[in-house]
Amino acid sequence: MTETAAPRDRRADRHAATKGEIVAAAWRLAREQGLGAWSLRDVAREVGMQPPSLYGYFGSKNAMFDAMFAEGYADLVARVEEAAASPASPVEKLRASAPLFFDFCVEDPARFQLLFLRTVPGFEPSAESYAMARVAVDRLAEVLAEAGMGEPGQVDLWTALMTGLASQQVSNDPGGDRWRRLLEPAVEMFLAQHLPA
Amino acid sequence: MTETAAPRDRRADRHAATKGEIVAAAWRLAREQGLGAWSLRDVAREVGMQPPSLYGYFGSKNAMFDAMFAEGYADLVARVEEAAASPASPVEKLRASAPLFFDFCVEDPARFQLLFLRTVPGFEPSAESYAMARVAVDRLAEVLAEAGMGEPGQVDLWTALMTGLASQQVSNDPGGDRWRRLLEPAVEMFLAQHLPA
DNA sequence: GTCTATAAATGGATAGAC
DNA sequence: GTCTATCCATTTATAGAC
Repeated sequence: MTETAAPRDRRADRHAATKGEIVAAAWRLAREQGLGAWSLRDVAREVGMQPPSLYGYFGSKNAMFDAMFAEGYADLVARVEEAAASPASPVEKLRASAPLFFDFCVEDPARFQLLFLRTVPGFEPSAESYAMARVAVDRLAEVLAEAGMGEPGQVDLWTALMTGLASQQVSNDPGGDRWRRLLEPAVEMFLAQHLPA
Repeated sequence: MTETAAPRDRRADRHAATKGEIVAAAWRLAREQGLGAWSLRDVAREVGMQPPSLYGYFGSKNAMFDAMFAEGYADLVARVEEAAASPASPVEKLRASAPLFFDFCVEDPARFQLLFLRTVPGFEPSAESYAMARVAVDRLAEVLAEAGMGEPGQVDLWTALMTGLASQQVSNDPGGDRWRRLLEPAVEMFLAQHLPA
């Protein structure tokens, strides 16, 4: 060890920053045009590059999807942590997580589609990105477990209920609150059935 | 009225039959390759035509999607009728409709995607096809209403619960039964909360 | 009704110069 | 690291002959 501080590689930093710019542009386009509707050309124009230059950062379009997938789940983890960090009782934390999760889904339908529906024809998340998805699910499972509902079936039913409500909201009443209104009753229905005495 | 019998137009019959063949081929390809992955070329090859010949039957690719959409909901209506026709109590009919609906979703993920998720970039169902979708939802609402759970919020929560379970099954455990197993408990949870005394 | 021919555009991706 | 040039495949769709 001849160096005590981490050797900051400005070139690598800049490379990473540009990757971030590209992913952000792809997200923007996905939100505007639909998850499956954006092209590399669009992204290149958005970041002021020629399309081939993107290949200096991502080896393929699916590699971009993969980065978006990982970023999306990282954001979700942050959102779940938010609910878990509040100084409330475990059950209240769970109650608080519901609207957080629901809004996360509804506020960005393209992201919802990429993270929760398997709808992009050739895309499979890489092992690393999938691990990030696992982290999110595991973190959510912990929140449920701390409230006494950590059975695998309970976690699965909870996610089905949350994503089902969000999916209906996005597909059938975009911008409205027809299913948003049902969120609290749905949570109470779940708790009435599963909350330990 | 100079004619008593309906004038069977053999040419029109054949035209309609060919349209059906084309739609069937499109469904087959959607199931095999994904809803958004098939092309008019593929369909043409499948039915033994050259791609431009398809335009004698459908004015655009979205017109094919539209026909698929309508056919899918027609099939769903038939499935719901199946449950409604059984000589059981209203609640038992509702219980029976759950696995019917769930299996309908899971047995053909491409169809599920087209009918329930809004995932095909440029496609909006026509008024006629959308009317068919309404018929299906209304019919389901009737089944719920006869069991005493006809409040709009109850219908919406029911569909969210059913599609949520199906969506999770399709996306995260294709071919398995991880969410299928939760169907009955989910129905009982719903009934425990909403069944009138 | 189906074909050939072809349009007109777009897609993702590569090679090689600078 | 970015560009130009280009490939090659693919897309949906139209025109017009047979």
